Amino acid sequence: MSDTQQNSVQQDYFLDEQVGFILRRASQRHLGIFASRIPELTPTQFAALAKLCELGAASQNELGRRTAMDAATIKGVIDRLRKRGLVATVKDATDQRRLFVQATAQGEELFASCVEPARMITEETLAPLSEKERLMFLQLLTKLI
Amino acid sequence: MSDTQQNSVQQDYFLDEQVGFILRRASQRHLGIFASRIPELTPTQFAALAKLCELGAASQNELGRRTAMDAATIKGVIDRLRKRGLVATVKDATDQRRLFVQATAQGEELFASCVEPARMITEETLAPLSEKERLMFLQLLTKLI
DNA sequence: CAAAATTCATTAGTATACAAATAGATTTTG
DNA sequence: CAAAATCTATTTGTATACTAATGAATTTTG
Repeated sequence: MSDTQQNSVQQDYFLDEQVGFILRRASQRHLGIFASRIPELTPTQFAALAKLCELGAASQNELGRRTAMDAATIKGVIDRLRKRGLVATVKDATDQRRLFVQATAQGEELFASCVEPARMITEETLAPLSEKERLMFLQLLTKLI
Repeated sequence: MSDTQQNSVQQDYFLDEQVGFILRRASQRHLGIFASRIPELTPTQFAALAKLCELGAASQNELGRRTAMDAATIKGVIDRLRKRGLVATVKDATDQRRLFVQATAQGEELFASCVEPARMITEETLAPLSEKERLMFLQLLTKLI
């Protein structure tokens, strides 16, 4: 018998080899890069603002769907962006349930100033990969959505 | 001029094409799969328990380092696992700063019963990829840690 | 058209995450 | 050895994330 025998409960399962764990660590690294390049906004706040600048405007829930945040999460994000004057909200006149959200001039300005840093975040995140590998990685990662 | 011209503030930046955003969505999908297969534990709780069963035991902070959680995060995770009797803690006799953490029999039992579901979580997460693609993906993702 | 179903936003509760500050214990170093 | 530096765990505060429940508004349907 080998003396490197496993604990019976352990069943040859190693955390460090699991996709979920590696995915979490890769995310952590990316979030660290994000925070160092764009300290004024969290990744989710930036996502909401970016999508608003892309769409022009949207209801709160729709913005959430477009940025992969549920109703509870997007609410908090919009609340904090509004508190800082980066977005404005109004009750939709035609549908009283909807809260219409729009980026303010200040919000658009901040987003514009973040685009270049954001490109560098992507660059730095993918820096360990060659050009070929980046394409392959993004292609495969996209399949896992 | 084309009539598909961008909003000037938008600068050809599309959220949906960014690694960070795709990474976040892939993580969300994985977390959903995890929750459906192992509802008794969160991914982080499972990670801590799995690593404890792998290592045998560790100080709280070291366990945190091995599972990519900072001191504040691992504290909360261990508190909740202890409250459920899945781990036990004692002050380290030789180093009074350290809190020694160990899986209980109940914790080991739960971990053992989760290993097969955990393998299926990995399988389901990677299901959209072929065998070749899985290897390539894991190889590339690992470079991004 | 009226009932049923859906949608929207909010709230409460739990669980990561991370920064920053703190206090006590241990190591390192001059 | 004593001061400085480091390490360990804790606490506080902020920000995602998700579930579940709620109420109000709108749409669908029989």
